[in-house]
Amino acid sequence: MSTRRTRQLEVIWDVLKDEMSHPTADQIYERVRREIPNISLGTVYRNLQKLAADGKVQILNIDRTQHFDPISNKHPHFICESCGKVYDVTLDRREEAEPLLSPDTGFTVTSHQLSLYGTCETCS
Amino acid sequence: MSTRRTRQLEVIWDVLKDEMSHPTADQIYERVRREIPNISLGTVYRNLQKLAADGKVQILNIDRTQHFDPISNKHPHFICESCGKVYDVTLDRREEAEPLLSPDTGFTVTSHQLSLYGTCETCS
DNA sequence: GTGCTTGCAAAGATTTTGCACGGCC
DNA sequence: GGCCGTGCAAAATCTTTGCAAGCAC
Repeated sequence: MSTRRTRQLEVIWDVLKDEMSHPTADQIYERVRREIPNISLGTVYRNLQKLAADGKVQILNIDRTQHFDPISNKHPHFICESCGKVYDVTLDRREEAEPLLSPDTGFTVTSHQLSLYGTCETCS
Repeated sequence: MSTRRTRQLEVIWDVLKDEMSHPTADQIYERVRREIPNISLGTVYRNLQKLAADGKVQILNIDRTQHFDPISNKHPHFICESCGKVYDVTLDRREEAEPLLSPDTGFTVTSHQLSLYGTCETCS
């Protein structure tokens, strides 16, 4: 079950690793096709799953669609309810610091995701 | 465009308003069918959209599937990555208080959603 | 060579929509 | 009566999967 180093996986990661725009699988597919014209969408999905399993990619579920972020971008997102765009945000101080569960819950928290909803500047 | 008071809408709201289990559209559909056997799934979806537009229902996008919560339950959720169950959680102190955006961002935040991921007690 | 990976296409799962009919106001 | 809401079924979207061939190790 070792992960092989394939051109497809490499190009997908290259496209994604400096990406700030929270692309969908389809958008990634279009980008990767410029390098590998006959890659299939299924392959893109399978490699994105691997990257996520490896902890390199974070999957945002926004409005019934998956968006993919390199994991370094581990911050909250602002989703405009009018135009649907996704923005990166930084919060005041350490509000975003690991939210602490009450110690007696029995849950093991490995990650969290905070999403803000509202209207962006251009849509106001 | 006024919202009419129909039996379908009422039953759906009745099913949902005290619900703590974050049901999916399909689960709501099954429940409502006990009252209105020939209701259609499309109608359930349309009424859930109305309730959401009215601010009565919050939609959680979890793992590519919508889950519906009465809006009173406005708290974080814990999603077990092993069994997929969704739990309500309460955080220590005010961590969950409205996250404050830096004042200069131009975003108008109307709501937010915090999700914690990890392993629940039974799956540990 | 072995077995993971790919491309292709079909299947899946979930959600949305068109249409004619029916019921609320 | 006018118009919104409904049931039904088909369509749409997004994602996953089976399979035979191909490539990495």
